[in-house]
Amino acid sequence: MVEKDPSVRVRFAPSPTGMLHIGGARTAIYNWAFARTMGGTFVLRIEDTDPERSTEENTQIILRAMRWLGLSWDEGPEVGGPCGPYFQTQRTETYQAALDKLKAEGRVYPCFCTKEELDAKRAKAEAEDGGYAGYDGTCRCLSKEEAQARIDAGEPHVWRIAVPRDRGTIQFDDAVYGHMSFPAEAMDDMIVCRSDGTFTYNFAVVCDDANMGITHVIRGDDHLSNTPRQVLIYEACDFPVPVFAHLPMILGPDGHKLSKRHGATSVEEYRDRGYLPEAMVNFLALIGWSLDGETTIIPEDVLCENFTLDRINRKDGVFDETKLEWMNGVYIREMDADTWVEAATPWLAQAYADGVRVDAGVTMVPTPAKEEQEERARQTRVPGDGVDVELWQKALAHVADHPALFRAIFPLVAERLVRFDEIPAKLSYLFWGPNVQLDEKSVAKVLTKDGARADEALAICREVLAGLTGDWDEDVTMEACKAKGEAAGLKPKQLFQPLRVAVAGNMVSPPLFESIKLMDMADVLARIDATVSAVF
RNA sequence: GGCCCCGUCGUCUAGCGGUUAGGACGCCGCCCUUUCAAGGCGGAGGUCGCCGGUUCAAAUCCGGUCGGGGCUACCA
Repeated sequence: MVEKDPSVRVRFAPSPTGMLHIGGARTAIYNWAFARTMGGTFVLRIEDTDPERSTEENTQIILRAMRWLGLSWDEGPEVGGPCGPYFQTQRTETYQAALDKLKAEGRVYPCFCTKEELDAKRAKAEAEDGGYAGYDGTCRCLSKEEAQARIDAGEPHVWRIAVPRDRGTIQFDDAVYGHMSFPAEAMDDMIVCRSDGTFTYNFAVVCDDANMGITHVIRGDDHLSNTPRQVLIYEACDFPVPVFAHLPMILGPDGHKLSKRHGATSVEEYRDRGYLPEAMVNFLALIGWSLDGETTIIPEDVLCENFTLDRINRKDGVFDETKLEWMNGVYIREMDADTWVEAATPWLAQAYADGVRVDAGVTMVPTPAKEEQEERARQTRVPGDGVDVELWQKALAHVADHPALFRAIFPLVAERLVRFDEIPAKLSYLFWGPNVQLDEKSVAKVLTKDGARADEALAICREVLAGLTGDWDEDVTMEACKAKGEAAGLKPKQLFQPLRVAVAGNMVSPPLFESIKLMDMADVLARIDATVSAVF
């Protein structure tokens, strides 16, 4: 049992410049899980200071992704809180106030160097042997009077922190990386306020974190080198320095930083491909953190009772989708039928729409290559692109109107599903009505192969099925077929595989008799007849 | 160039001076079985990047080295 500390305040501070990235989601999860296990507060703050890239729409997308993952925040957009506002664009007064204080105390100075001058200096320094060592402090040497005169003259200027000359080595203890030490020479006087009067990221974050009473800053590894600069800002402002905990990065399968070319990188894309939020959270939590090195299935409540900073590791981790798929399957199998129908509704509707659209009679379709199948599943979008609106509405209504049917389907596919986007391909045969779509390879291997005796098998099964009345039992029926088949010298496999192909169109399908039970018997018989006449 | 970080089976990881280096995914085999799965059982994969040192004893401590990554903006 982890000891609680309700005074803990952490925050997740995304920039609304795009979707919620996998790496960002992991950072959010760690902050959230830490707040929950400590009994502290989880703050959500939107860093929308970049007007070029930040949009209201992106903010909504991120909030939606957070909610989908189940990462509820205690303070932030839409829920408010005592430290608001929670958008950086609405906090400029607080930055200005902090800057005014720094000016009054002489801890910042105006710098009139232009971007061009600085770029030139940097380029020159980099070309020489010593290399670039940061801003050279030209304007720091200006007299107060001269600086004021140039400001009064309207000369453009930024404000820079005057790092104390005798500051010495900058040190702090990172909860993940341990004791960190940076030589003072490596720190130049960073800009806190731009020439247009806006504030830089490093300054805004420090002010926000301090003003919001953040006790632990849990964020990506890429900020580690920025941290000493921020420590200097904390010190200049007389703010207490929080505990830092930097997280290792998440890499793509090729060992490089996860990016678009690795495929899906946003939480939404994974949602649309039929991953469960519970699985995403569990999986992401395990990249860079472990409960005990043994446990891999860690439900939300366990995570929120046991997440500690000291078990975060320092090594970058590769995002391995195969393991995510396995884990998603685990969570699917643990669902109950009702929850499943609700969560999978769009894909179930898709399955229905696909099934209904199948051509009348018997159609032969080529067997797709494995990659092609994968690709097709990935392209399945919700609500189905390319499906006409009317059919889509009808499909949704069908799902809504037949809850018992779809609940009954769950046990047939639960242990065969790894993602929901596999549902249409796996289940559309249930909705074919009297029509059949035959997979070429299955026909060749099961129906027309020499010595298969598929026609006999179908006749036997058809006879048994046709004789059924009322509420029949699948096991009894199956045994009845088996007995007749045995009498004719047909093994179970020889008997049932043809039936499977005739009914489901493929030699691979969910359980046969259980499927038939969910369909209209007249349709099933029609499929058998149509297949027989088309193939033999 | 400078500063900082990382390096245990293919992948996620446990390990914190003495373990046959443990677990999970994936892979292979067997069992179950009308298909595919799921499940059960078993197996192959690490000598802990490399070199040297400390020690009776090192994946675990120290030094060096190689490789990978981050930061070094009037971006966040």
